[in-house]
Amino acid sequence: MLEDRRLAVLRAIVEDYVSTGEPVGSKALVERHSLGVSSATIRNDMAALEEEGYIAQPHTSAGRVPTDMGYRAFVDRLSGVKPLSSAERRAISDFLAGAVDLDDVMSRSVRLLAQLTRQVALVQYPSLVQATVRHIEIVSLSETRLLLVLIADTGRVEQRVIELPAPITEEVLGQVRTRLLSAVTGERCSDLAPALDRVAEEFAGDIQPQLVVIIATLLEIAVAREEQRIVLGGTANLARYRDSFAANLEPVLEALEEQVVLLRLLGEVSGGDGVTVRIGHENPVENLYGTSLVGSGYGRDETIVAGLGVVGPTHMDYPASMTAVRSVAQYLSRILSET
Amino acid sequence: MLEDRRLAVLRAIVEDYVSTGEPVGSKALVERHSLGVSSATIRNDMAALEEEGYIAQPHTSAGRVPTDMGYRAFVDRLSGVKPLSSAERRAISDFLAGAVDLDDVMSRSVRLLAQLTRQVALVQYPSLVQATVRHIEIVSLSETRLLLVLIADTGRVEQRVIELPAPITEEVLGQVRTRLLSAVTGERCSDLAPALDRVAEEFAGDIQPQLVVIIATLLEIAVAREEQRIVLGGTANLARYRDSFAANLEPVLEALEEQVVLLRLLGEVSGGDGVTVRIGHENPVENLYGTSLVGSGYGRDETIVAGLGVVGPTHMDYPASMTAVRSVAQYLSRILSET
DNA sequence: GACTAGCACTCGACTGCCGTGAGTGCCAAT
DNA sequence: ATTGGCACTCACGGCAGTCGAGTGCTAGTC
Repeated sequence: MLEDRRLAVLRAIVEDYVSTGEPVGSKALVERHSLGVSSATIRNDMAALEEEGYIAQPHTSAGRVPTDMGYRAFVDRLSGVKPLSSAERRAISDFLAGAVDLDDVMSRSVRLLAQLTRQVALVQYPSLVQATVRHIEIVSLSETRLLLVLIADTGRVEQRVIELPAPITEEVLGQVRTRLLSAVTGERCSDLAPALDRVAEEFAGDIQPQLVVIIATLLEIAVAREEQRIVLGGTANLARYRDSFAANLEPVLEALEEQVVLLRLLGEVSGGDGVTVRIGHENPVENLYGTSLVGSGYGRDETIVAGLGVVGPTHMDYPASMTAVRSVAQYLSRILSET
Repeated sequence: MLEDRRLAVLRAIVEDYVSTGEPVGSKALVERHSLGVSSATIRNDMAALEEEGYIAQPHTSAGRVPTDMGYRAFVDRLSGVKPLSSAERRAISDFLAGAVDLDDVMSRSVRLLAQLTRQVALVQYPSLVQATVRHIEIVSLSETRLLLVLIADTGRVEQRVIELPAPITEEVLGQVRTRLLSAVTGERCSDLAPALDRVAEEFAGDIQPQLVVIIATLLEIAVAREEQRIVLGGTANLARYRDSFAANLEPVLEALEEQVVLLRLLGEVSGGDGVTVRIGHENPVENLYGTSLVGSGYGRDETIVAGLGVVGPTHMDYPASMTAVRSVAQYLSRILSET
């Protein structure tokens, strides 16, 4: 009973603070929400909530503001799932439908997510781990320069130019190409090493050095480079806020420019299947202590291959962001699985 | 004589304003620069400069601030070229030296430029117009899906998945592939149309529809998609400014997210060979009226193939940005030509 | 025991007022 | 043409006073 109301109060505080951006007081609270009790009672509840660490006052005689812990409780126990409007549903499928290739799907998704949530959106390229090799291509650019191209069944294309330690003739290259192709096609990207090693053994000592480079590079672009790319969009949404959040965007923008940081952010998120929320100090990076991440994995045929999400101020609209993220993740999974 | 001093005054005003960020008055001016005359004289000059539109006062009894026109005069007639420090030179070549492929060169360049100028950096991918086709690859993904890959001699790789109107057998596809390859290899990307048309005519009516799609797509990725990608970096530098500029970054960030806008920005810049400066309202986009662009074309073997540059507030350090942009453009050209 | 009404208290935000000083424009003198 | 000097403007910072939203506490009510 009592507990129930306190949680309701917390919820009301979060909602009001998110929408107005200003500390919320007991009186305003009873006016805007029909809580059925007087402001004095609310004050008692608020004092208790503050005691427990869910809310805080910026200064005496000001309203209360949720703490990271308050938001955490809000998302964990309180936020009902906001259903998508049909307009939004249509927007999503329309938006993603016209994509012509993987790059297009990614950039469309990011735009869509940024637009739906009005936050910064992140979308990670599907990992090659679960993917299989559809084709590899070796093109000689000059006597000692090769272009290696690896095409996965996700539609993803990885390429790399390499410098050989010694020249290789077109003829030998042709043999190598054929042999590699048959060894590798259909294999999982993550399991290329044994197959490639076998090919290496087959060929004689003469071209061994060149072959080593080729194989090492193939492994690298198949495994090491996996899931390295993350597309970013909607940065301008950070500047929408007129409060103290927008006052120093520098650390946030800095963090968002570092692919490494983004990978760490999404890496931990793409494991589970539900929507993950990381609030304020729960983030792994100091620059992002003032922001929250709402993320989700997405996949292809029931396997999670990468992550996506949005980043915004801790006082963001969690329910809305969560539904948007989940929906886009679902649509994206569907599209990938159809390919 | 008189003219000379006025210009010197203008230069001093721009320099001081850029470094302090605050309106500069006559007295501070004579103190910081050895102009050899009294502040009263400077005041007269300043009145004249204001009359002519080079400077303005934010309000009565405040110092002067350069107008867009003032900056324009500054860059056109006043700014001496700042030589690079040897440390900077080394940073540039070190930074660009380790690149493994085109993507890497691009992303390194953007980081470098952002770091050198402490502004937002833009680097456009080399255009395919002047490039020639090194190789094309057609991979069948399913009965009616093909992956087309086009590899240019710049090392750039373009790809696209297409849906065929009707199935095509591996055998026929093999013929088509061979024929297309020989028709196209070595040709200029911009001149593919006639060669491709000839191939289209050779093949009989049966597979005509499929071929049309293939050829159309090839043309598209060779020509229409040319120079469409622009990499962006150093956005966090926009938030460094603590003045009114940082107060509303939203329009700027918005503009920088639109590839179309960036293309328009760099498009006009990459024509000439020197460094181009576009100040405030000279920009083609309203959102960027508060910013300036310092850009330059860069090329490969004397031909301009794309542009790069930096975007920052109008009160930026033009000489420094200009030298940095020019140097990076030169180094980049050299690297491209070596490939 | 839970809720409420009321009261005293706190303290940031806003206002009006002044003194200060940086900066200007103009004029007479060199 | 340049300069010294002077009167004027006006943003800015500090200070006092008021206002009001918000709080905590206590005594009273159901």
